[in-house]
This record gives sequence, structure tokens and C-alpha cells, in this order.
Amino acid sequence: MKRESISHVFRMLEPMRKVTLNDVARAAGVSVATASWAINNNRKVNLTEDTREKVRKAAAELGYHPNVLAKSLAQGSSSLIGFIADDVATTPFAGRIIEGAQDEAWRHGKMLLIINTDEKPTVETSAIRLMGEHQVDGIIYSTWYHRPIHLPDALLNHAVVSVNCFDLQARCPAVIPNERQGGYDATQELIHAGHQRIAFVNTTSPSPAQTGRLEGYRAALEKAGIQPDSSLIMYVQADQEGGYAAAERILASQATAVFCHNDRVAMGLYDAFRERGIAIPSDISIIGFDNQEVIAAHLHPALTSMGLPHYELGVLGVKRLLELRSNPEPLEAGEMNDVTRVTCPIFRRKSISKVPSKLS
Amino acid sequence: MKRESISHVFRMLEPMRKVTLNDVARAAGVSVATASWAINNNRKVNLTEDTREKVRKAAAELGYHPNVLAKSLAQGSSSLIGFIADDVATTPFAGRIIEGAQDEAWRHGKMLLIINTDEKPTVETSAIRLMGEHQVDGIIYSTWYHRPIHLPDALLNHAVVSVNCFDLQARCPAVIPNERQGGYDATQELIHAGHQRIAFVNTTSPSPAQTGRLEGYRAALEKAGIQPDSSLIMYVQADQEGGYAAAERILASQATAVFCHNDRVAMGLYDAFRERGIAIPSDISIIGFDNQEVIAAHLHPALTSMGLPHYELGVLGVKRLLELRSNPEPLEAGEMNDVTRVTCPIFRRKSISKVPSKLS
DNA sequence: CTGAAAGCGCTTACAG
DNA sequence: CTGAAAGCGCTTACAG
Repeated sequence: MKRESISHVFRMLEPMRKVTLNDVARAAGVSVATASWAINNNRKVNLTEDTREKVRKAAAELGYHPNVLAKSLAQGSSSLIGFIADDVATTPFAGRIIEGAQDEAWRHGKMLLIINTDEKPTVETSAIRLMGEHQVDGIIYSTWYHRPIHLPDALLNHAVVSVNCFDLQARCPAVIPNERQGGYDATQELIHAGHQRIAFVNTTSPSPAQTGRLEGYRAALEKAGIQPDSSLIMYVQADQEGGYAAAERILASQATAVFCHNDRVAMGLYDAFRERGIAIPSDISIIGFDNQEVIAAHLHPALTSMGLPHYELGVLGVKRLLELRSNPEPLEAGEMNDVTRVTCPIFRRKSISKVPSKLS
Repeated sequence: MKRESISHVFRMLEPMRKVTLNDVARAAGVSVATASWAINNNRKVNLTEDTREKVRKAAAELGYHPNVLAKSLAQGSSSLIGFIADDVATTPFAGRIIEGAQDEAWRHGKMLLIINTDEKPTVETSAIRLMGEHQVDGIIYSTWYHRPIHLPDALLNHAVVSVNCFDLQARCPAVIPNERQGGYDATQELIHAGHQRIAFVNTTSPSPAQTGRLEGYRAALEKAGIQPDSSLIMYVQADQEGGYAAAERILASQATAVFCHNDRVAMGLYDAFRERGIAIPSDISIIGFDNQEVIAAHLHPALTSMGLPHYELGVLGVKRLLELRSNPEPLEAGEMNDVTRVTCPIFRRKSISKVPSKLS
């Protein structure tokens, strides 16, 4: 924590007067108005290619950079998009959402004003106020895991879309992962490998993931004509400890494959199976969820897992937000029902055996 | 990816004229100047408590919110701090830096303009330009792992501090983790538990972490009067595979404890030891580095690990940046030597045995 | 103690 | 095809 400050040597931020539009106008021998048209390449006004060129040259020579603040003030839009996250640091997940959002914003020449609320309501309130004062074009409200929320009232004065979460009163568009499809595809992957007795280690915490993935699991079994068996479905705390604890019941259930609610559960299961001398995937196949790189890719054997489309969520969230702004839709009575469900992709690795399990 | 858009029902963003300072001035029966003084609680001007009150009341009633853009334009400072990250999504690490930076910025009424460059130079260049156009007060340049960098020239026109990285030409202040102290404390922890033969599984990739932690390791041994033994130091790829592969050599070295370059290496080692029936910590003690929650806290047994002070890095980075602005220091000849090294804390769990190892 | 006025750097009808 | 001028919403010397 000590600071070694022997000598301070950095470019003194020269108070060099910033070059303004006025300067380039004068240099180009035109009015500021003309300079503005030329630089912004405004199509509604016909300037001679000649004057355009003159202005461009002057701007380049002077090293002109527009002052977005002034521009925004005059135009009313800041080219900033607010991004409220409940927690960027707990997992890499939120990071991917932000990346997607940023990339999409970028394509429209906009930047993100990001605030991490840490789930503190007071921070959230100030964040919304501050973003408003900065005249953001709209706000993305996001969570690090998929869940229902109560959209803060203060957001209703803004264009807003929720990402990885949805308002319980459906007061804004939502972009969320398709949990059901994820559960369906995971189960189907196991079925395609020849498995019939497929355990599902679900989470005990109520959530869209809990119900959606279960729905998908059931639908896939049904589609394949496999009898549902409630002894194959178990609920545990959704982490390593939970997975570790589920091993006995899984073995007792005679399952030849197991669909884990997430990769952490799978990791715990790996430990428990290893201790019992049960080999993956030859004795039992496993598929996870979340595709949490640090776990899934490095387990022995590497874990096949469903991914969450975080990057896409970010992209689509911003896209939806900008659509909102460009054509604000009429206020109607009734329920808002603007939900975009994004597909969860599969990441195939080595934890699923194509051959029938020895235990079967 | 389908969108269910049955009915679009959200508050039409009413084009309600925003209430301006002018409005509250009129409502309070004073001039805009006075209103401005009152609202900003300017101390340099003495307003009657009476008029102050009148203005405050009018502002509250009208629901006045200042337009920061206009304010910034007039004052020249945007109250925005640029934050350039090379990669927020790969690990949760960068997220913690951002959290720290944000919290500190917040304390000064400022927000972060965050850009993830994905290490693409073109994105970086545009980011710096855009931030400049938004008149940021300064820029934090950060990396997700500690490393030397070439500070982009474009940054030299801004107040800038590098966080979790340092310019090879030392052209700006740097805030980085104290790798040496981390290596020292990790080794000392093992020594205090009675170990003498302590292996160090270092990374093959050259980095401040590689050299710093090694220095610390050596210094701790020396301080304890333990003979250095180069057969105890090995270099592997710094992940699970690398750790897994190091097991044989560790066993051959007769080490009773091992200091792993990071938690992922430790995770691989856990696997390898388990396969060989070697128990942690009774047979061998292990300490990791990074304190990567999803790994360290959930291994069996939970892994003791050195943490990286990411949050603190963010806090101190912004703090330093704001200091820079408030008293710009003179340009001098010679080397800039403004480096803040932040202490790496230890997180004690269950992977170190106090009793002498059975193998010893 | 308070007001009138210029200015921050840009955009955009409005004339010509 | 281009210029003069007003305006975006605030701050801040400058008077009084």
C-alpha cells in the first residue's frame, strides 16, 4: 500500500485552448454553420464538395475534436446509454452482458454509462437520477442471474429495457435466456446418446431457471416417449456442495446420465463420483449448465454444458432499447408482453458417452 | 430468439418539457443566477437563507433536475471518468476493479464511462477519442491481469493512471498488486505451519506475478533460514492441466507443502493427488493464489489462497487520478516513478495442515 | 445581497 | 449554396 513517489514526471496537461468549430470555420474561411454541416456530413444541406473538403482539411490540420457535450446540449440527446447492473463482479456473467451491450451501443456511436448497484436501493436511486442528469438516451436494467424484478419506478421516466430479468408487472420490454429450450436441449443431448434413465439435479432456489429447465427436461422426455420418474428429479443447493451431496441418490435412482442444474453442481458430482470409483462418462454421463469456463473446460473429463447467451442478451437489450427510442410505441391499456427469449447454445466436451452406460 | 410481442404497453415517454433552472427561478421569483447559486449551495456568495429556501422549495415542487450537460459545458468538466479495460468478461477480476473505481468515483459525484477494448487497438483508439469528446475528467487504463503495457500515446493528452498494469516507459502513475509481498506471505504461511520443504509451482509465462511471487518465496525462505533448493521450483502452464502435470515432480521433490502460482494450478493438483490417494492437507499442504471464489472456496478441502486486491486497485486508481487533476504536477526531466503497490491479503481455509506432514 | 449579460461549443430553422 | 442569429441550460465575473 506504500507509494513510491520519487519524482513526478508526466506531461503537464497543457491548458492549450481546445480547438473549436469556430476555429476550423475561420481557418476554412466559412461560417460555423457551414463548418458544422460539412463536418457532420449533413445530407439535408447541399454543400459544394469543394467547401466540404476545405472544412475537413482545416479540421484535420487543427486537430479538431467536437465537444460532444455542446452537441448533446444543442440536440437534446447525449449519445450515452445507462447500464445498471446489480453485480458485475460476482461472476464473469455480467461482464459478458456488458460486452454485448457495449458492442451494440458502439455500432450506433454510443457509449455506456455503467453503474454497479451492489443491490443497494439507495445506490440504484442515485444512479438513475445521475443518469437522467447526464441525459442518457435510455437505460438497460440488468441482473447477473435470470430473475423477476420490481422495476424501480424512477425508471419509468426513461426508455428502459430489462436484460436477464423481467419486471413482475411487465412494464418494460425484457430480454432473457430461454431456460426451457436450454433444459430441453440438454436432456435431448443425453437422449440422443442413448440414455433413458436421466436424472435431473435441480436447484432448490425458486427461479425462472429452476422451472424453465425442468419444463424443458420434461418436454424432452415426453417427446422421446420416456416415462417420467419423479425419483429421478432431485433438488439441491446449486453449488459444489449440493452436487456432492446428490451422488447417493443419483446412484440409487439407477440413472445412467445426469443433467445438472449448473456446472458447480456437476463439479461437486465429479468429486463424489471419483471418490466412489465411478468413471465419467463410461459409467455415467453428465451435462451441466452455464458453461462456466473455469470449471467446465477444465474438469476431468471436460464437462459438456449448456451456455447462457449473455453476450447476445446485451446486444439484443441495446438493440431493443434503441428501437424503443426511434419509434416510441403508444400507451395502451392491458399487459405489456414484450419478451425476447434468447437461445442457450450447447458446448460439447467429454462428459457424455455415446455408448450405453455399463450401469444400465 | 423469438420475440413475443403481443401488445406494447409502456409509458409513452412524454415529451413533457423538462423543467429548467429558468423555470425554478421564475417560480421562486428570482434570477437564474440566484437560483444557480442557491441550488449549488455556493459558498462564495451570500444569499439570504430565505431566498435559498424559496429556490429549494420551487425546485422541489417543479421536480427540477439539473442538466449536467449544460453544467459541464459551462464549467468545462464533465464529472465523467473514462475507464478502459482490456477484458471485463474473462474473469470476475476486472469486475472487482471496476467496482472499486466506481465506488470511489461515486464518492466524488462522478460516474464511469467504461469501455472494454477486447485488446483491439482500433477499439482502444476510438474509445480514447470518444472519451475525449465527452470531456472526461481523466482516464483509468486497466488490465485484467497484472502486466507491463505500452500506454497508448493518445492517452498522454489526458490525466491518466494505469491500474493493474504499468507503462514500460513509466509515463503515468501506476497502481498494482504487490506480488512480492503476496509470494512472501504465502510462503511464510507454510513455514509458520512447520513446513521446510516447500515447492513452488510457478507459471511459465513471464509476468510481474511470475517474478514477484518467486522473489517473495525466496525471501521468505531466506528469512526463515531455509536452504533454497532449485528442485523445489517448477514451471508449468498456469492452469488446471499444468497443476495436474506437476504432481509427479512435486512428489519426487519430497515437498511437504506447495505454493501454487494460482488456484487453477492448485485445482489440477487436487485432482492429481486425489487420483494417487494423497490427502490434502494431512499428506501435503497447499496454498493457492488469486482466491478465485468459484474454485478456492469449493474445493475439497477448501483452498487457502492469497487474494488479489482488485477492489482496492480500483479505489486507489481513481483516488490517484483525482489527485492528479487537483494538483497537476510539474513536467520534469527523468523517470516518472509513481507506483502504488497494494497488499495481497490471505484467505485461510482448510488446505494447510499445522502438523508436520506424514511424508516428511 | 441580487440581477443583467456574456459565454461554454455546438445545431438548426430562417433568410438570402 | 452559404451566412447571421437564436437557442440548448447552465455558470460566473461584473455591476449595482
